[in-house]
Amino acid sequence: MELSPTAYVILGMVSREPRSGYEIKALVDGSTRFFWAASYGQIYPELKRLAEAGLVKGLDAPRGERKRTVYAITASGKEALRDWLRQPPSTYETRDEGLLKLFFAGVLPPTEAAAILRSMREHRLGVVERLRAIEPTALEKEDPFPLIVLRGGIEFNEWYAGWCERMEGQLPEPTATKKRSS
Amino acid sequence: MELSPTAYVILGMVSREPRSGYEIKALVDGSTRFFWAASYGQIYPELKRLAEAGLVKGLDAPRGERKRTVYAITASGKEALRDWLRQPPSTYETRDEGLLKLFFAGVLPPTEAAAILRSMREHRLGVVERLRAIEPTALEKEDPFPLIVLRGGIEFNEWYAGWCERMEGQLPEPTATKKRSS
DNA sequence: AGCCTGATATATCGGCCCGATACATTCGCG
DNA sequence: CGCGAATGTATCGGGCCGATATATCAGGCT
Repeated sequence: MELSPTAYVILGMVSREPRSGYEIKALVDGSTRFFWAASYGQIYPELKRLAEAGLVKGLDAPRGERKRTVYAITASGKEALRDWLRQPPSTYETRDEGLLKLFFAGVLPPTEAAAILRSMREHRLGVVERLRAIEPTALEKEDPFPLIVLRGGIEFNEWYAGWCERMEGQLPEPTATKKRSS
Repeated sequence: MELSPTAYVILGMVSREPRSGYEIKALVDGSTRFFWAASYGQIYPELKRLAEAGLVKGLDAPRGERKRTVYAITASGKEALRDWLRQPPSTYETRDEGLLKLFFAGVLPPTEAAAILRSMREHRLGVVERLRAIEPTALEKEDPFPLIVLRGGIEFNEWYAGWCERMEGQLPEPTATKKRSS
């Protein structure tokens, strides 16, 4: 049976303790979101599929009057997760609108490319802040891997911000005196 | 009118000279693919939409007996492209299955995490090679921005490969008893 | 000449996935 | 006590990928 990486995100998130779909979404938003996001529109149907396939098991766990189902990983679910972890990763994609705009910046007057780089840099610094805010939480756990990944994210975004700064500094000079409306 | 970033990729690709859908796809695959991909399933319908909106104009340009349509940007198309370039970028997403596996590597025996990092490093080194192969082409053009972006991609992938190497070297030792962090 | 492969060119389809939204309940706080 | 925020489940439109289908054309090989 072929599962999407998002299915394995879910499997991983319930691998330590049972979780509701809502909790899974919150966990993803607070951790893997930066390199693998997931929406409710995927999570709930995927949980049902995983339950049908016997990789997780749904358990009624109401809080008060509100219905609530938590999903626990099964033995074959754990096996599927480990098998997947042992395969070499294959999906790597990025959608970076900033780089896209920079790529086409030649159609703008020369000075305006700098604004794109500044936006990109600001964005990266913002991400660094958000990641740093998460760090204390990751430090508490005994599993070291989320922390390694998180710190990698911080380093990457700092590197990226630095690159933007450097590129802004060595942008091609606007050639000679060319007056333009301001 | 609201256009997707992919629509602007197309607009950008035809902004210097008219191109067929096939050519646009080839251009994207040889340049923006690494930070903004596009498939035929998007390009052809999007070209029709852009033509209806008057941002590009379709021109018959058969080669021999085979039908062929090239699309040229219009004045309002160029305006739309410039307007978009002046807005701050908003879409930034990444899907990195390697980081995802590393994130969950705690469910594997300790030594196996190194294999994930090695796969990731190999992948990045492969991308570096592919980008370097493109570099000569980008050097020929007079537009400096594609080259800036390309070199940024090379630097990034080298940085990433180095990070994988460093992390592999400081992976938690498999030996001894479990320790509590604090 | 005929054949095969690969490039050119357009189009479609299943399925993944996002963002937004809807709705109901329950908790925390002033 | 009341109200907004958080919890919990679910759905829908649309973007987008990857694979595939069809057809023509150019080149090299036999």
